[in-house]
Amino acid sequence: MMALPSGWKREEVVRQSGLSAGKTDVYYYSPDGKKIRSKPQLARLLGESFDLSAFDFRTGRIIYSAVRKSKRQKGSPFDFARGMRIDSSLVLPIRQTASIFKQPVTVIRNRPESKTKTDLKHGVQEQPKQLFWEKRLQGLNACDHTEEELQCMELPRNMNGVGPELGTESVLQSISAALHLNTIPVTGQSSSRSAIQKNPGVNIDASQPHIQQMLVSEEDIQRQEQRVIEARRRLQDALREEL
Amino acid sequence: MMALPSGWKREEVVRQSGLSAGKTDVYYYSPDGKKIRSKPQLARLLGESFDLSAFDFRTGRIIYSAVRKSKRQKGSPFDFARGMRIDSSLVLPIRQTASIFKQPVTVIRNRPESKTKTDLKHGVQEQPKQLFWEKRLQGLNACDHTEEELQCMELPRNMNGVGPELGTESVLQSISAALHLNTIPVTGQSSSRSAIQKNPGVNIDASQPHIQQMLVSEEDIQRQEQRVIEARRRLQDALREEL
DNA sequence: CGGAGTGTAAAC
DNA sequence: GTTTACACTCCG
Repeated sequence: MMALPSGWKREEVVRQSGLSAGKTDVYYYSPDGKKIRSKPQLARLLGESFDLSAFDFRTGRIIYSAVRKSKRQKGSPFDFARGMRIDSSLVLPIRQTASIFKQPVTVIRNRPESKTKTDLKHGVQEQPKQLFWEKRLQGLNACDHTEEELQCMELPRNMNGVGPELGTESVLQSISAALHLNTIPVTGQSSSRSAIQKNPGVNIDASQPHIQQMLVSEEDIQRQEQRVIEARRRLQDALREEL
Repeated sequence: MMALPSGWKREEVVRQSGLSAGKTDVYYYSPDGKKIRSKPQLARLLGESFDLSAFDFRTGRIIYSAVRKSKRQKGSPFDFARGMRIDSSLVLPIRQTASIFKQPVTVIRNRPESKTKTDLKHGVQEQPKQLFWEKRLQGLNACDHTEEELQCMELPRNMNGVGPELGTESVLQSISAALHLNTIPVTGQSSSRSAIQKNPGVNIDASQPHIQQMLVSEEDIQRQEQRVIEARRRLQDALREEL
């Protein structure tokens, strides 16, 4: 199952000699390969909007007893944008806390004889994420450098969003997130629209975007192929002009 | 003036940040540069034979009210030998209490704007030491691994010990201690033998070994030079045999 | 990996 | 409440 933030790794290195022989150092690797050696360094990279106070750097886990015991969180819920500006990697604003590190992570060992430990107590868990996190983005639009807002694209008519008060915008966001993050095929929700409406917590498949499964016809495929061929031709022409 | 234990330093460091900002930590540095961070650590380093119960680690002073209020001291007065085995640095068994830290000590400050404080009340003091500490060693001989006791060496006839009931053995010990520890020339006692006999506390120069000043003739020097030349020749021969 | 600086449980 | 003692962090 896909983990968030995608591509983060955790490493444990055992010290081999010296006064501190046997102690371990813990490192993280961000999706762009940057090595993180300490919690302050991680906080610097992520920016102010991530509250790491409950995040235990050494174990990679959340200390639930410490969650929210700290004072009011700095910054508005939408401050994630700042975090994203600071961090060059693409992190979806699904949670604003260190729970982004909650999932099991890869353990690299430098002692070849030792086996990689699996967290048996918890097993391989699904990525915890809010069911309708897309709603947090409602009313926000991307804009270009002239500050002109980009318009939302239109969806095909046979693509139907499922969920409470979910506009085209939110549906698009859930689709792009799924396409970006999923390692399994993106198929949409298999439960019926009415079942989801009744009890989203039970019936929604969090790994899939908020659209119903839709039929893709042979005709749809051919039409798309035609578009790709057309796009390639225009690219070819553009490159020829260049010379 | 020589201080004992020679080369110990005391440092006060003010915590600059964190929850404990403003608190101070006290560190000691042993003559061989080891950093001591707590009283138990100091006790471990010195060994059992040093009674630190009256020594206040934080201030570096003796709490006189606490002196000897503790139970019977563990170990015999001659247990210093164990202490010396534990500590790699050479500490003379001149006093068996923490008063070895009684002298003013260097204060290093990590805040550059603050001046180094000198203990004006007491000024720079002479090392307090017992006048005839060597008597504590009477009757003890070094021995080799076969447990055969090493014989005491003979002193030149013109070298005279001064002090009550001081044998060749004790005189030798006071000389070797002076040669080992003094930063000033080792010259022997300048007071007359009779004056010292009458009032040792007033007339003995504690920084000098318990011998009268003696005349070293030109002949003495030449004889010694001859011995050195002879010793070198024998070393040379021995190394040649080796090849 | 070392070590200065800080956190923090246990002892007062 | 404060202090002690030492484990741990974090950065060189």
